[in-house]
Amino acid sequence: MIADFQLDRPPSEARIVVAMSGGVDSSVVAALAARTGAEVIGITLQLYDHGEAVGRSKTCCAGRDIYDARTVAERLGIAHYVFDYETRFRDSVIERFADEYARGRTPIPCVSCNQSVKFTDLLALARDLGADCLATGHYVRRVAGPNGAELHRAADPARDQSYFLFATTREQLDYLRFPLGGLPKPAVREIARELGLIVADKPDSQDICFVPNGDYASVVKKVRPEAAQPGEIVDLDGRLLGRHPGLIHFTVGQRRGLELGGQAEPLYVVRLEPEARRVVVGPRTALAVGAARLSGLNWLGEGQSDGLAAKVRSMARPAAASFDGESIHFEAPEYGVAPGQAAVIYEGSRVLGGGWIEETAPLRAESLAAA
RNA sequence: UGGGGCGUCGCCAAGUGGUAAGGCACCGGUUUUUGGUACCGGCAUUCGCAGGUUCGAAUCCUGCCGCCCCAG
Repeated sequence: MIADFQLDRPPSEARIVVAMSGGVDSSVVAALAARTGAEVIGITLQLYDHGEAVGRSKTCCAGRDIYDARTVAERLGIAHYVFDYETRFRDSVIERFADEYARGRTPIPCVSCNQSVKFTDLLALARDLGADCLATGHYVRRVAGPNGAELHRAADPARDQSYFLFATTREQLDYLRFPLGGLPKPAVREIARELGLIVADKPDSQDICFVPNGDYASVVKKVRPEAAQPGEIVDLDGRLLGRHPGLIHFTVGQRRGLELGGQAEPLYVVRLEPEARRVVVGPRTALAVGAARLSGLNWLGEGQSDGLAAKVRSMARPAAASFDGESIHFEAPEYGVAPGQAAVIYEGSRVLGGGWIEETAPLRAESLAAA
């Protein structure tokens, strides 16, 4: 297949920069770009100390991944450069990640990374290189609309990554290309296999790339040692039920790890109180949320407010909702809505925008403290 | 040291003669470029201890130990 990179001039005259992580997806993007006949430059960013992640082929951008990206680039006959963005990544992704947990919130490092390192720094670099666009392996679609480029969910709902891209600005979107958005994952692997790329059967990345073994709390502890203070676990009435080893181990909606036995029904984290270092727990019904106030809003739409849908986590079907410019209101209760996570707003398959969840309100009394 | 009650998996708790429910917690897996959720699977050869009765006991009897309550 020949992918359409939506270029303004003949491919033979164009230059495409591809963000290559070393995984199958971005490798195939590079291959598709090369097929168009354009000049292709692959760029891989070294984002963190890969020494800690050596041998971890499942994490992105580690040493192994840089090697894989280079190998793929050679195979495709395209230029390839590696840049050291460790400092930038630490400052804008890892530090922020730790700060959020220290505040009792639940961050999304992948969004921070897209916002800063990828779509700000790398994008600027691509511009400096005189590229016509920056292409990535995200499963999301860029659709030409009457008012410019629109961001849409991936054709394959099981792969859709639009949640992580809600903060993409119009200007960035204008320059970005996502050639995989219309493809199912198996097709991508098939292309990789046909081309004999060594990453064809590489496992999908998962978990947080800079957290080697899933133990994100130890990363937070390393960056913000003071955030790992133990405290009390109380129920909705303030009764002491137990103790916890640190707020950073918990997030709203979490069930496991509380180690509170002898209950008639499971207990979930209902909220975190960083000042008191308390974890407040309750039954699942206490998690029902009817509205969420958002901050850091990014809007790609044209003012729509009703008949919308929203996601409060990446892997979920968008749920019917309305937006009043500051808060998202769900028609049916949402569960496990944690401050620090994102609410992404859709109209059909199109991403209208989204924001960071600051505060939530129960389904019934939807009055948020915010004025 | 009079009376009463209790002692079953880490916690809660069914089971009163027929060969150990269930819930919570925990562990493992599935799903997943965030956290989490959900789902699937695992989890007491043993019922405070020691004897006894019985074909057979966690369930009956005896003794002991340990808790709890009431009373003087």
